[in-house]
Amino acid sequence: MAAVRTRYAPSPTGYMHLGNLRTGLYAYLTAKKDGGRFILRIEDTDQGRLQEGAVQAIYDTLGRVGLTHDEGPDVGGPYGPYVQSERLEIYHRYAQELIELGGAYRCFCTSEETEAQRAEARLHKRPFKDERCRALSPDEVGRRLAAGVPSVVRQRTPLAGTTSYEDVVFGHIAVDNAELDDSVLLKSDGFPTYNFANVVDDHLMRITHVMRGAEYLSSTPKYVLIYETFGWDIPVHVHLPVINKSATEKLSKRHGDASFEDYYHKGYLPEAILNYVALLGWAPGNDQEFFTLAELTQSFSFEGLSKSPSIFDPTKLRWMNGEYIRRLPLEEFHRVATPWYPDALRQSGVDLLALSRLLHTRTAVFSEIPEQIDFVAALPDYDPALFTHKKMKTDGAIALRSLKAARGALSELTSFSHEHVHAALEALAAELGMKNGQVMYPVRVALSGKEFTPGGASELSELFGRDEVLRRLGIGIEKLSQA
RNA sequence: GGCCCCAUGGUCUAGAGGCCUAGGACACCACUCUUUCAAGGUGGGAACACGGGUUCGAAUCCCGUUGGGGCCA
Repeated sequence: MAAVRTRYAPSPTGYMHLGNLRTGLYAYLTAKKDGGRFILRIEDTDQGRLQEGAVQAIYDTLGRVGLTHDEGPDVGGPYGPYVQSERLEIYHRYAQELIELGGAYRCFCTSEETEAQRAEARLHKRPFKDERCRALSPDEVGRRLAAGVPSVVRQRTPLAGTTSYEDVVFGHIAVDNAELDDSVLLKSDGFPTYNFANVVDDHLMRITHVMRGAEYLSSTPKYVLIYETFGWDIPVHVHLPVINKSATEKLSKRHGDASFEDYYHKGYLPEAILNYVALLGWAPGNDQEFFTLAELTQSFSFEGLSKSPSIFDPTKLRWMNGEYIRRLPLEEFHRVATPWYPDALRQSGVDLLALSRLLHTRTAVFSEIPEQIDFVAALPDYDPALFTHKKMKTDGAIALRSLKAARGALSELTSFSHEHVHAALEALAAELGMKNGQVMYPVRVALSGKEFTPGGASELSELFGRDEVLRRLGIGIEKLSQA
């Protein structure tokens, strides 16, 4: 059996959405688990939808998640070019051959004429087959071509019989040829459609396993027909179930809400995104849920692919990202977290590594860091009502007493390590006959001005150091005294 | 509308006729730990869409209904 070759063939029409990324991942895994080759092909035949920078985004994304291609526009390879707009001559040549083989015909209809025939076909509940142009003699075709009449090339689908293929995921797929309509293969501008280019390229590039979204399941018989007319081997087909946004909406590129780029820039780790996406529509058959790319390559198999469409769950992605973050060594977490610290903070002299330590288990997505630490650079103006907390058994009076005592005790402290601060405040609580929380909670609020903070009174004390702690306690005392 | 496909908790899924009193994960709810919040620990509620078959036995096989998705319009 020939070496496995798979391809990932995105259109540079915008951001890469996660369903697309998953298709690329599965294609990569299929090739790599058999020591095969993974090819990148750019499908830019829909010139109207091209977007600036989209090709670069594809390279960036593949690079970030580690899906390294063996052949492609940038690295070359024996079956190039790997960009469809550079293969126009090839499509023209094969279109001509397909016409001669009887698998296609030239159609000279104007869009109005085509629409009229379409409407007619719809009326009779028949698929669209252009009976007029199908019947044109070669001489007539030659005459019109010579006269410069614009034309397209259409697939000549058989009027009878059935066409079938075996899909790895969905099994035997069969369709009556009479149900097929004659779709355009080559447009009048000389560009091929997906319907044609995918067949020609997959064959010429020696692709052994065609992997793509299940939306192509029902048009694949038409592609099979083209392979058959040319007498080409039909590759193994693997159609992947669609990923939806909800029960009623599909993932759209438009909102960008499910693009790799968006999640990446929001502070999701590429490995986490890839891991999450790998498990949407595929299961390893055991309870493992954390996989490196190498582990996926080991475990992946077609048997684990599911047939039903799945719904993308941002909450679970978030959880998985948090897990990946927690598994990062502190130094690595710090390196990734630092860019999310505001400039003011970076210049404030606060020990950022200590801050990272507090944030490490409390971060699920990096973009949430600024909000969590907004009190560090500058104490916000806060409502003294914050000092009242039922579960901590504090109110304004208790807080005032605690704060005053804490200011006294801490001002005498020589070390502000959180262990020392913690011990001192604990001792203070005992001395005052109070519960730990009745001292700790007000101190923490005075230091932060917030209801929730990463770290408690002693951790924040260590972070701020003596002068700032005493200053903030003073502000708290002042607020409470006025109340 | 026609054709194709799919169907286990809210979500992702395990399950390939007896191992199922249907397993895991996210989410949710309790409790716990505790200087707030997280994280961690313990526990809980929650599913085989429905109806017919086949079989000694069905989540698993067949048919239909319903629901969902896709393609072509």
